[in-house]
Parts: sequence; structure tokens; C-alpha cells
Amino acid sequence: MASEKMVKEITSMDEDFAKWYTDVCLKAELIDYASVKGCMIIRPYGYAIWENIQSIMDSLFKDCGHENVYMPLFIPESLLQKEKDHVEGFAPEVAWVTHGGEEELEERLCVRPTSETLFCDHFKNIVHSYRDLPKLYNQWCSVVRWEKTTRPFLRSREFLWQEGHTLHATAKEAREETERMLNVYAHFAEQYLAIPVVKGQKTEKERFAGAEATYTIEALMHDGKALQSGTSHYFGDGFSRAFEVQYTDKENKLVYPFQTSWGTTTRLIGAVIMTHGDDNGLVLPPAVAPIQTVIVPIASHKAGVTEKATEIYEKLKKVCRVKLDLSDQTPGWKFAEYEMKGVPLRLEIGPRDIENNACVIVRRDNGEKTTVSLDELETAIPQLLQNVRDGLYQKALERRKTMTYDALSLEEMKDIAENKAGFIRAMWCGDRECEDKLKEVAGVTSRCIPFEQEHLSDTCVCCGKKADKMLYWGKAY
RNA sequence: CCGGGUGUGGCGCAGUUGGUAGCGCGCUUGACUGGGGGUCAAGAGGCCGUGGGUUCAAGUCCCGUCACUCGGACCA
Repeated sequence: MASEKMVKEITSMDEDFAKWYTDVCLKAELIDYASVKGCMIIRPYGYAIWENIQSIMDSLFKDCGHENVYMPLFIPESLLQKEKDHVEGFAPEVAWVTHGGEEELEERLCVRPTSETLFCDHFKNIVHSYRDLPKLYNQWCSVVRWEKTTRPFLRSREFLWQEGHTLHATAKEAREETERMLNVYAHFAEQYLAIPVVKGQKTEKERFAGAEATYTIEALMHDGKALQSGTSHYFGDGFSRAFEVQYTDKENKLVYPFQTSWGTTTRLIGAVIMTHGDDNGLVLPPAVAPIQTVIVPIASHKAGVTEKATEIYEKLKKVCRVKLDLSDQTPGWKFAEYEMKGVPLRLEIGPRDIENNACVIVRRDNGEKTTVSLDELETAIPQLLQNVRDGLYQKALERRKTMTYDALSLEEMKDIAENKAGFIRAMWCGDRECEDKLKEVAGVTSRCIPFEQEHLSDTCVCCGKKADKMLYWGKAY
């Protein structure tokens, strides 16, 4: 049974979830701490997960027609200042470069916390005609935000991400792009990461600095806290106006284009850890697992075992990412090791199996063991990987269901927030004061106004006034 | 930024009223093993975070400082 704790060294979730999380990050060799607070070394195993995330998402973007670019790391202070809300939102957490060598710079340079300003400045130069639109750009890079409290993957001062920036002729087209990319994120999270998400819109309070509308995918972690896992913003023409991006339309009029931006980060790895992980460590969804199947030979000194294991390895290389571990560790050690690292499938092959022309395959997600004929491996393994993905998704979905509560009154809201962990659904009148009050008295923030609405009642959970919006609330990372 | 915790071999820790550092894991070598972190034997490895102070003597006491970490407040 997978629920039985077989890997020591990792604090159990119930005992201390935060400790469990950092244990997994370190013991599974995803990261190491670096010499600057809030910065992390992403180790080969962790980086390989990111590379898999990147390559899948990148091809999804390209299917939509996006092109990759690279913008500079530095933003001159004057450029950052151009959009008022934007600079107010980010100013408290930017890192500044003030010197080049010994010389003080005439103008401070901000290390990009996000690149809207850079893209706008560039768009201004390259967009002049309706023929230049749309512009569908994306960049993979790192950004810096000087966070006070930091945690691996969830909140680091430097993090890797992708940021899409697009420019469109009409508001309608830009709105469609915003929604399309949110759907790409949701699709990626659910199909590839096996993480169920709630799609919806952020309230004004939680909206991105400078945006007209922010959309989000919200996931629920094992401990009942919410994690914003991807955002897509509609900017209207606010940034265009601030940066004087203009083009001549078909009627020969000088007009402002409409803009979007959208981003996901290495935080997705944190989401994977906290959604699927268990007391034995990491559990990786097959699509992004660096190793999808690990072959552990049993009694490998005995005649024919290593040969057979190698033969299987060569065969499986064609159908999945496979590792053959011929190291001299004991089988038991290897079992624990790859469980800790979340490898979806383990294939055991020993003298007994060889006699039967079979092997034992163990699923990481539920511990299920099956004996598979060596002749059927190439079809059985991909099928089992798919089963793992489906199993992970179902389990996460079930958990979210049981951890989602409805609140009809403020008292109920406080009671749930205090005694239960999870999402709370409740009606909201739309006033900022109620949002602030719920934070104050119940300690919850609004996660999103889900697209899939359900009418729970006619009145705001907080003030009792008329309400027609149902919101997801919760404690968030 | 506020509050708590922790800094001692690679990792986890112990170290009494101050007396010159120890345990477990890991590592190396060898043997026996091998279907859930195996057993035995022999080894290697330490400016006790850092700066100052008290003292004949500081891992231990005092002051400062830095880092990490947890929980808040703020954010992906």
C-alpha cells in the first residue's frame, strides 16, 4: 500500500505540512538552497521537470501561433514609471541596479519583475499599421521580486517563468486571447499535471497591477490551501496609451491597440508536489516525470538478470523515459529512492520473473502491483502511465470535492474557515469592503469568481445585501 | 517588516555547575547478501555560523551580527 509510510527521512504531512514540503524538495533532489536568501538552485532532477513543462507548454503556445522572443533583464526606472498602477503594484518588490563597476549609474535599472513595460516600449517601435497586428509573443526567462517570505518554488526571489504578451486590433480579439490562454493553462494543468483547477476571474482587489481584468486557474493543495497556478490578463488599451503604442487602421485613423499578458512559473512544480505528493515523497504525473519508468533488477549478480534488464531497457526506451538502475544499492534502497523521487512506474525483474518471462510493475500513485508478460511491455507501460495520470487526477478531484464547502452566512464562513481547510464557496455583493472584512474576520481571501457559477443564495455572505456572484474563497499560498 | 525556532564532520542531532568534542545516518574498503532503505569488520572526516567581550580556561556565559527556517502582514 502506498499509504503506508515506507520512506523515512521525510516528515509526514500530518505532523508538519510545511516541513514535509521542504523535505520533499530537498530529499527528492529538486533543489538546494543558495547563498542568497530566497534564491534556489534547481538541481538536475528538478530542472528536468521544468524542461518537460516548458516543452509541452511551448508547443501548446506555438499551436496558437505564438513566437518566442527575449527581452532584456533590465528596465530603466523611467520606463517602469510610465504606467501608474503597474509601478505602484511592483515598486515595493523590485531589485535595483545602481552601479556599473565602481561608477554610479545616471539612471537606476530595475531587474525585471515582469516585462510589460519592455514589450510595450518595443511594440511602440515595431507596430505602425493594422498589418502589423496581431503580435503574439512569449518569452521564457527568469524574473526577480524581492519577497519577504520565501519558499522553494512557491515564492522565491528569482523564479523561472514564461510571460506571453500580445497586441490586437480590437478589444474583442484581445479578450478572446486572454480567455484562450487561460484555457490553455487549464488544459495543461488538468491533462498533463493531473491537477484539477477552477477557472475564473479575479476580483478588483486581487487583479494584476495595471490590468482591466485578470483571470486565473486556482488549484487546491493537499493541506487545503489554494494556489494560484496561472494568470491571464486583459489590459484593454491602458498600457498602449501609457506607452504611446499606436497604429493606423484600415480607415486611416491613428488608434491604440489592445493588449494581453499571461504567465505561469516554476510554481507549477510546487503545485505538483503539494497536489500529488504523499508521505513517501514526490508523486509525479507521467507527462512531466523525468523518469517515467525505473527498472530495478533483483539479484543482478545472478546469471542473465542484468542482460534481461538491459534488454527491457532498450525496448522501453522507445515508449517512455526509462532508467535502468544497475548500481550496487540493494533493491529495497532503490524502491525507497525512486518512490521518494516520484517515479510513476517501477519495474522489478529478477530470476523468478525471468523464468516466467514476466516482470512486476508497481504504480507509484496507489502501490498497485501487476505481473506483466515481457512480450506485452511496450503496450502495457504506456497504458499504465495513462492510468497513473487518470488516477492522480481523480484522486485530486475527489479531494477537492470533499474539501469544498458552501457558506451562507458570515457565521458559517467564520466557522468553516476556522475549523476546515479548503475552498469555501459563498455569494458576494461585489463590494471591496466585504472582501476586506472577510479577510479580517475569517482570514480568507477571494480566489476567483468562477466561470461555472452556482446560485447559492440571493444575499452577500458578508453584508446581507443583494448578491448575484458566487466566489471561491480560501487561504492561499 | 513583525514574532518564534535553529546554527557543532556531508546530513540529523547530543554535549551536565565553563575544563579542550561525541552519537546515528551517510561516505571509503572488504566479505557475506539481495523481491521494501540488509549484516559484519576495518577506516576517513570537525576554525562548534561569524565578530567582539568575560575568564587561567568558552561549543557552553554576555553583547552584536549574519544565515536558514516556521508563523503572521504583503505578493506568482
